[in-house]
Amino acid sequence: MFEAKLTQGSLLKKILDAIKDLVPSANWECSSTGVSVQAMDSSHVSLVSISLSSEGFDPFRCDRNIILGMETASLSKILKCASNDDSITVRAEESTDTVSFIFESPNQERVCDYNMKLLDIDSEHLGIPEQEYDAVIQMPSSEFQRICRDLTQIGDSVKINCTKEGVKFSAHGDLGDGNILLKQSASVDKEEDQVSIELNEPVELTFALRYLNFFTKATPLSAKVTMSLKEDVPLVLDYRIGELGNLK
Amino acid sequence: MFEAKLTQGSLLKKILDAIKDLVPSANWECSSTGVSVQAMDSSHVSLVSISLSSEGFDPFRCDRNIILGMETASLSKILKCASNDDSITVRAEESTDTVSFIFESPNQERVCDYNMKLLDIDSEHLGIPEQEYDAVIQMPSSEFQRICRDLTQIGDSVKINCTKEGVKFSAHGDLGDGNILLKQSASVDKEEDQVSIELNEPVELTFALRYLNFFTKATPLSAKVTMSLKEDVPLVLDYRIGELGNLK
DNA sequence: GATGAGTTTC
DNA sequence: GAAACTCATC
Repeated sequence: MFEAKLTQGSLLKKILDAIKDLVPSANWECSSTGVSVQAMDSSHVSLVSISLSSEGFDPFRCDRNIILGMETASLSKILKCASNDDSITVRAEESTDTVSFIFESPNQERVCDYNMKLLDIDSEHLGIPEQEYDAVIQMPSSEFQRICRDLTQIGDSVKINCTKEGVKFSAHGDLGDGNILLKQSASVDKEEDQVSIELNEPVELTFALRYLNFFTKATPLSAKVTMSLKEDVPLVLDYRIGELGNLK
Repeated sequence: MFEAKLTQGSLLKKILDAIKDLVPSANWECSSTGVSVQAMDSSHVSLVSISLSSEGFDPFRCDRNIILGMETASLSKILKCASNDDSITVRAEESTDTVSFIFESPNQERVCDYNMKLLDIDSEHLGIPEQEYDAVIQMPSSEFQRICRDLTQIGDSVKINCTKEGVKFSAHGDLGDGNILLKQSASVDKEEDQVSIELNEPVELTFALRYLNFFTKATPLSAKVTMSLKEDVPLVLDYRIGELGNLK
């Protein structure tokens, strides 16, 4: 028996909004420590990795490790049926082919339950390796979203150049070119508005804005995003989901 | 070398929002006194005239008269990349084929620069002649926008009839007709809410609402609009852009 | 609270 | 391409 209740159900809704355009289906691996997902997009260009700690749920019960293979579009459709202030309980029996979602309004007056068929997905079980990066940049997630959206007006890809002075985002295309320089902030009133850079090595890397714009769909999950860069290694964007976990 | 910094960059963004549906491309003529644009819409029905005084910029430097021919759609795209509270600096070297736009956030933490290719546009260099009008009406720009939008529901053109009592806007069409009478206001609390009429001669003229609705895209630039009318002469709408200049 | 622009969905 | 929804602004 697996059962996990998330008081703030809107978080799960936002997680699905963040990944539904990228990941067609995914295995949700449930263990006593929590829930995690690793899935590639359909073009195998990017990897989505979600980890949610058991401590973010109450109650959380996982008698035995269980893998819930789900169609992302279907899950997203079902979660659209939850109100933002509903709690969401996910429940699955041992060796079942369905999973249940229970949405409860704060005053308990409305209880919805949806049952979805599970899939058998063979996954390669990739993960994002823990490693040293040349540059780790923290910035407001809305700022990063804005940069990607703006540079999409100019070109298809963005060159990210990080030095200790700041990060420069550059694009070029038919109408000309655009460069956005973000300086490391000295001291800002709001911590979440801060731009901070940990630099081992200056880096200059180029990425497709198409994918970055997919990734920034996670912006509502967190006011901040952490971007890790390293030569010949995929870029990592890390959105912290409160105390619950994170989405990379 | 031409360089002009506009602290309130949102003004330039609004100017482009106002003209981008009307003017496909335009020459921006820069001289020591400021920047001006005269351009006809693609159907040669209307003329857009912008004049921005050098005194509205700080700094403003124009060593030699220079003409910057720009695609309006491209310029608009680039200006969409500026935040409303950014300052905008326009810079062009002598005999160059590109122009640079620098957007700086108020705290200087983000600096964007965009470079756009210039065009060689042969323009007829028309202007709006200075002349006496039969009627000069000042009214809230939002009110005029609303009138044009509402009457578009009724018909394709509006008859504007101005006497010393007031202005009457009339349209008719399949579903019936509509008339909006605006009386000259005696005294209003807010000066910008005032309707005032300077009348030499009562006039009655008809205009295509399609174009008036293009013109009212300039509404965000100014709370007031001045409409000048004269028999056999094009209508003029004048939107004052603060101390910077105006758009007609 | 209302309006408009942008984004997304059908 | 039209309509609905969301977000931001007034």
